[in-house]
Amino acid sequence: MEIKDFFQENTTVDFAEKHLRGLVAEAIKKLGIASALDFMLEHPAEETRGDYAANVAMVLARQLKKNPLEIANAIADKVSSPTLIEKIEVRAPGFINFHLKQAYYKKELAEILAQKEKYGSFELNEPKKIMVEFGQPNTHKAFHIGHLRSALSGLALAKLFKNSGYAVIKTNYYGDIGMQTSKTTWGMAQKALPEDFDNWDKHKRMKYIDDAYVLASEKFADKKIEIEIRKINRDIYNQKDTAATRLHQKIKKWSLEHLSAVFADLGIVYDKQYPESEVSEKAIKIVEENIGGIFEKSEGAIIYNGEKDGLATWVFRTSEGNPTYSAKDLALAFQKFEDYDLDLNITLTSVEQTDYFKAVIKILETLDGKFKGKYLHIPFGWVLRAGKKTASRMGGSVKGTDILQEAYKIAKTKIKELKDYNKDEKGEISKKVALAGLKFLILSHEFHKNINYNPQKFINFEGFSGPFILYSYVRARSILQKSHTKNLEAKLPSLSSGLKSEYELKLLKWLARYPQIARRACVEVSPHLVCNYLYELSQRFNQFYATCPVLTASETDKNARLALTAGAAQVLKNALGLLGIETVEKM
RNA sequence: GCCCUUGUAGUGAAAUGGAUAUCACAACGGUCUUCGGAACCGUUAUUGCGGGUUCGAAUCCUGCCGGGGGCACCA
Repeated sequence: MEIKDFFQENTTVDFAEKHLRGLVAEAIKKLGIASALDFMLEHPAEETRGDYAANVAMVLARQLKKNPLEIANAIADKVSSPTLIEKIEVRAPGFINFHLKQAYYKKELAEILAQKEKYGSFELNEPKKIMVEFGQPNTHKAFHIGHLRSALSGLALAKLFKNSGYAVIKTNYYGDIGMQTSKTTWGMAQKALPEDFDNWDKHKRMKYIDDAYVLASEKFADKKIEIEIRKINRDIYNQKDTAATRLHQKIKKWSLEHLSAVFADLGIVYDKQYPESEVSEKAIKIVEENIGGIFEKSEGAIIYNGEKDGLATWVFRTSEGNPTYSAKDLALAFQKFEDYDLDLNITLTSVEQTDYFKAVIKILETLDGKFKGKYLHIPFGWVLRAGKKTASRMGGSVKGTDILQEAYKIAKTKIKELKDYNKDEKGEISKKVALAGLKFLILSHEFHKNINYNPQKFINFEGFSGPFILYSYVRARSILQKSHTKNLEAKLPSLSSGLKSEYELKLLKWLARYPQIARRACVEVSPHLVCNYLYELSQRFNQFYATCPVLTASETDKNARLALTAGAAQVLKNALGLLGIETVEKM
């Protein structure tokens, strides 16, 4: 199943689009051409052509064997809507272009000011439950740039689903057991801990731990050391009490302190946390109970032979008797559905696990019909450096905390000296601006595509960037503050004669597109659509700002422009919220 | 080898099968006695190659070429 199937209903939320579609369908009926027809109603790229364009005549041209222009004209003649449509134009090769009345957009602006933070969000009568699993760090390895992408993408998806009216459960499934944690434990045991290690800064501590992992990964090639590490691994799985397993627990505690600080910094609050260690017993049970059915023994291990399903072969229990990640993913799925009775689970991981999850899902659906169409995997692309994957076992990964620090530092230098913000304000502002930059950058890429990480260019504060959006918001807010407006509703009557210039209208019309964008970004799992929308919105606001003075304008213009400014600020804030980006009042 | 994915200005990206393929960065030039210049306006340059489907293809199909990833005890 694909996720689109889950969101089949109400994918069009744009009132004008629905309305026009209905009018066109009616016109076709009147002409006796066709009863039902699939056609596009879109926004022309060139705005002067109109607000909406229908390609229906071109779709019909072939089956009717008629000139599309003729058909378009015939249809256009039959369409009328005195309240909504200003004029209809037919253009080659057969587009029917609709120009809407400005009053429609002005009404929409009033709607924004009335609904405020609710504008562009939807409610469902019986909200379906969606779990989003994302983040998935390892406790015994540093949180790196890939985790950062996972965390930020997952947060955005959770916000998008929630905005569309679904009940969302944000879940973290973290790796606190398995070979990589045993490697780290062995590495840490190689030298005495620094005396005051427990009091170290949690991020500095984590770097030290990560170094131990890198060391162990290097030494793992040595057969003798591999045996030592495997022993530690077995002891951890069997919950033995040894010096190594106690150290393993300590490292876990330090790591979790580091991780919860990172997630807090990113603005992520999980509803549920699943440690990998807590599903491993159940994992073994599931595998053993299904030998002969789904699983088979092979070379001492228990495997799933995917050949018959056109998939690869995966190991579920090692010849040492430990459950692998694959087995644990099965147990996790059962646990999730037991805990929450889900309508949909979405597991977010990087693209490398795509084929693997095909097998997991196939197995789950075979094990229990309740998973049918309800367990989905969505992959996101790599963050590459110089076009190559960075391996954390080589110590080459880019640490999440380093990126945050770097972004934070740059943001701080951008705050103009003449702004006499106090130290706390400066700190808070630069943190929010830096996060806006990072979140926007990562989310503005298509979900499944790779991102090239370039330290020099990665954190951008100009042009197509998070801070640019925030800056536009700050400008809008600044005008509103200075106007001392108490009651925006009172400004609304001025709308009917105000907002005539090009840039005012461009901004006004763009605001009305927000609900449809928010819905599309949800259905298509595409936060980058929100980024594109936001950037265009900010640009239009800045053009308006540069050409239309608000506070010094005539009373009518001033009132209308204040309403427009307030609408822009509101939609900027709502759309930023979908990306998990907080606004600032000054910067 | 098999499978998945990707290829768009110098660089990084966008574009529901639609009309003249957008942006940003970089380079060059302009706007201002700032409702906050992290801004606005302008100039230059782009769909890997070959077939096909379609009224219409960056987008769908297909072949080739290049990048990334996966394919047994690691997550």
